[in-house]
Amino acid sequence: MTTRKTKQPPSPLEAHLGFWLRFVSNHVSIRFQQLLEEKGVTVTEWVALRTLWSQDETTHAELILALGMTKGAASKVITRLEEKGLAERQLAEGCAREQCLALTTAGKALVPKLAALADANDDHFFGHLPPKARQALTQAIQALVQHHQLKEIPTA
Amino acid sequence: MTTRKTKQPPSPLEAHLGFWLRFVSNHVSIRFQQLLEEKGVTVTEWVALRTLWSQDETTHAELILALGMTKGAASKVITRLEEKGLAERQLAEGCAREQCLALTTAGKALVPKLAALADANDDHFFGHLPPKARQALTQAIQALVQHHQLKEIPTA
DNA sequence: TGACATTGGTATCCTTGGAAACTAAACTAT
DNA sequence: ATAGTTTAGTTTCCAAGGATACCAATGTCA
Repeated sequence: MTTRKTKQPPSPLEAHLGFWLRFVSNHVSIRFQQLLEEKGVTVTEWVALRTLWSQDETTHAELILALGMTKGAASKVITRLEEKGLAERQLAEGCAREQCLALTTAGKALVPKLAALADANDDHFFGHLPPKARQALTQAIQALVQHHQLKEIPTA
Repeated sequence: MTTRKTKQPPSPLEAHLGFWLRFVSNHVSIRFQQLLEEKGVTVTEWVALRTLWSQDETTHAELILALGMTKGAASKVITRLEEKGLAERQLAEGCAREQCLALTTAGKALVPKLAALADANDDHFFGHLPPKARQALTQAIQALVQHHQLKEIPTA
């Protein structure tokens, strides 16, 4: 090994799996976003709404976790949902600080429709795959989550 | 079939492959972003720089395509790169309108380093996979691109 | 050649999210 | 009980990207 600086050409963008992942993921998200647009919500809001559905009386902190955002940003999401009449802040009983969040009637009515859109979008992108392939892909992705112990977003 | 509205519970977030894709993709991008931070560039800027490397004398329009952004946003990226002394706008010869973009010396020197970071990040996330699995995953993702004829971003 | 359309690129406004400062509630320890 | 600290949540400021209006150069057709 002489004094080689080994001037290999820098690897191209497409050489990285991360690039392709982001590429496809962006397409999937953007299309979903367009579907949601008709219902007047964003992807983030969908995540929040769906989370609130699972456990009514979700605490602000839990929502932050689910959204994978900073508390400031999460606060704003909730405000938006309130303005749209889809969710409500409620003070937790016996505690003047923590908030309980809950869906309004309108919110509860909306979630299933949004879920249908999410399903449709997933089908659009992955429906053509034979079940085995689709599962293999899901499995591979989830294995990555597992292996790296990816938690709900590093949030920087 | 009676008047069933079939009140199945709305599908959970994790039921969608798109969800997991975005989840992992975000992690990969964020980590890459952190690596790039030390060099003072963003992921978008990396894409731009790497594109300029391939074809010096890239036109503004080509860059827009590569970045998958609106022209306005692309314009700003270029401005940022100029401010950082990494790229330059040059008027195309014989045309007072179209711009040719090119890397500066500093820009040329930086690209390989950034490429190394991209490689490192990819290895971090996918290096543990046996070559076959890694390839299978890449192949699966690229097949999606192929199948849906995904072009460089719909940009809304 | 001159009026109009087309097109490359920029500037402006708006939205979203992170960072950090800030407010107020609640806990701890004396 | 009260001072100091921790913690839930909001607010403010900033960066980045989309949408749109805009400006200037080019093309086209009469």
